[in-house]
Amino acid sequence: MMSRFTSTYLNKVDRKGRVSVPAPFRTVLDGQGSGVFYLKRNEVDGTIDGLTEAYMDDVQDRIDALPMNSPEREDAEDEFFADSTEMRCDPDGRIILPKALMELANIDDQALFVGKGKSRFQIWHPETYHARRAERASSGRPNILHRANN
Amino acid sequence: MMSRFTSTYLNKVDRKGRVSVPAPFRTVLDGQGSGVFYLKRNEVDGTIDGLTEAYMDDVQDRIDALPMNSPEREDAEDEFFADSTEMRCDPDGRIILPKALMELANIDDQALFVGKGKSRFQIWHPETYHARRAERASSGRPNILHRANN
DNA sequence: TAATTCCCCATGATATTCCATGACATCCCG
DNA sequence: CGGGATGTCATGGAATATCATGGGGAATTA
Repeated sequence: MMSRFTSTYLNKVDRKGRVSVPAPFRTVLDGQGSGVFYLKRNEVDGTIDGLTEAYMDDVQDRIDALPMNSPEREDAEDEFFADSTEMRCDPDGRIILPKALMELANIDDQALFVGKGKSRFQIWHPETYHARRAERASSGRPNILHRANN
Repeated sequence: MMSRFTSTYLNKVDRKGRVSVPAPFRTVLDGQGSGVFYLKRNEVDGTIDGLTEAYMDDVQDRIDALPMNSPEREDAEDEFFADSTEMRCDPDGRIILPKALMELANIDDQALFVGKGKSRFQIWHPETYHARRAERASSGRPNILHRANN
């Protein structure tokens, strides 16, 4: 069925703080797991990362391989667990965005859901996202994925 | 079996935005996967790229190899995931073209499907396509694939 | 109690499915 | 070789389902 987070969807955040998770995203989440997913602080871009359960399982495995009490492990745990929230949609497909994440991403009454492939999506303040893309577009960075075959 | 997207097909876009995907293209899509495919913004040519699931799987693998949160990765994800839409034909072999893509390609009531080989096709505004080809034909560029044997 | 979260229902808009038609190609049998 | 039957395909419309959104109210928590 639906296998990737693609496209973008602009949804309203209502007075109670509820947002609909785009139906195609819900399909992906339901398809690869129990429908549980994680919202994580993205400090680099000032936005919210949505991660699938499968992705977090993989992160967990890699953290488990690090020595207990090592600074590397503490850092990873704080980033992926302390700074994340486990989420699941309500019966109408909505979630309530945690306040701390809304502040980080500067979200008020609109939320832009952005597909990021197999295991990730993001939730942006719409204008922040478009500004960020415009910046990157003008940077003149070559597209490293273009290649000869296919 | 049919293994490549070839030839061109001019189909109608009805009032609801529906277009028939040419039957031979559907055969290719069904043959190499679940029938899912992707429509992607082609900013370079002002048209729509259709990509097979296999092609996107390959793109995904190469993106997964890039460091998370790097500008290169963000660029690639935005281009291939945020600016693409996962599609599948309805029971009659039709899709509805996303509005943003119709605007990009300047498509209104006609869509020209253009075969591009094993893993790609395009959807053009018919006149834009023919104009583009005429331009290139008059540029006098030699065809680098022509050779003596075979 | 006050505030918050969760669940249920309602609604308009949009998308999806289902069915009908006509054009065209293919097939089959006389 | 011809011509009718059959099937596929693109297209159109109507019926049906889904989705995002809003509000009421019960349950939960502080």
